[in-house]
Amino acid sequence: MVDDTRTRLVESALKLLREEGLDAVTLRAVGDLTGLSRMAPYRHFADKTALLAALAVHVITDLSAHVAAAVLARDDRPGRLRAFYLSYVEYAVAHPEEYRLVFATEFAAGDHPELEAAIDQVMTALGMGVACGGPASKAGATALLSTAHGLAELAVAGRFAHKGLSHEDVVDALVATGGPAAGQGPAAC
Amino acid sequence: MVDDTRTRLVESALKLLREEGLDAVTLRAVGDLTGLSRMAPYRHFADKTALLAALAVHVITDLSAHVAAAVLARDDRPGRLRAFYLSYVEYAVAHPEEYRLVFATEFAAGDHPELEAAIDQVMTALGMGVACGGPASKAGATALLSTAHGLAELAVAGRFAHKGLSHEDVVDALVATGGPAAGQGPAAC
DNA sequence: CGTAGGATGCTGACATTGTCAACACCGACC
DNA sequence: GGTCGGTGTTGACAATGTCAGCATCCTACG
Repeated sequence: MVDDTRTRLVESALKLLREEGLDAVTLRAVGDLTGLSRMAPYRHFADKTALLAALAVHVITDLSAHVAAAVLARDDRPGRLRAFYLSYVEYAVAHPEEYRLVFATEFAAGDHPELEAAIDQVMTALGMGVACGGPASKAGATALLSTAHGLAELAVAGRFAHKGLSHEDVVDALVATGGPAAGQGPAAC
Repeated sequence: MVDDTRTRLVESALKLLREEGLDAVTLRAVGDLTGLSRMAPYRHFADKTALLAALAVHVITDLSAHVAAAVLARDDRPGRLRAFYLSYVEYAVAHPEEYRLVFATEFAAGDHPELEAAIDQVMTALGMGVACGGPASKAGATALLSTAHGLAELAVAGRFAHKGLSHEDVVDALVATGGPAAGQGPAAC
């Protein structure tokens, strides 16, 4: 209620992103779908990328919840590792446009602290969850998310299917050889 | 000499990409820099993304040579693995705009077979090189490049530095736990 | 009560960019 | 010599992000 219009704008943008892709998220389209004009978003966001950043926060929170649920459903460490990679990639493939937005080039710099914070939180939370609460190092958790991100991007780009591989094939190849953070923490948890 | 103008167009685009970033690679700018008009590229490429795809092939070939040189300089498997990740990430960080272009969203679909082929070749060649000529599976090589790509993207986006980590920190965390394809092939090569 | 001011929203205008059409040149070949 | 395909050019257009300027309305303060 504090900022109703802002929420409605983000929801319109999310709907456009899901149903028509990132290219369809124009300020005019967002305004139309919200029943406002093209310049309305400027009263709530500095510019278009600020709106997209808010959208990205929404998406990564959803992604995080999806992955966390899959990971916590397992209580053995190898199972968690595999569940982590698989659920992460599956989310990205199921919502390709949304996933791409989160790591879009617009957000590379130090702007958009909210998105930075959201990504950081996901990295550490998921990293620790996969390590079964063990002492996952910051570098280890980062390596874990880097790997998942690489898998997700190539999967979304269709480079696995293009070579006759499924996501599971690649994830299994990764997990079979240990993978990041595999050797850390207690054996059971 | 067969297609001089085409080569000059790609070189102009590459120069713009390197010196002013991807956003500066407009058809008008490419035409100007080549001493031609804005529509000249259309006589040699179907559209703008076709020009960018040719550019991407150029970049990934260069990246591949850089990484291959670093990997082949080592003759122990762990050293090769580390050299692979580090040289890959370093190239991406040194040439961020070029690296991003290669995996840009425009090329996700099955279009641009030349780029697809170039990427496939890099994936298999580097995967086998790291595995010391051993029987690296297709899935294993793909997992290897996925991981490197994830590291490179997050490094380019500044997400390592943002957490006070260097590329080496994350790569070491990855290599220490084995990493993809670490357990394959003979011990020495 | 009345008015000043900020928040919110709108239309007009503009520069940039990719692209389609239509036209010009030029060398090769019958 | 005339035709034609390859190459290159200018004109025009639609889409888009964004800047200015104006309208509206709610709130707070005199």
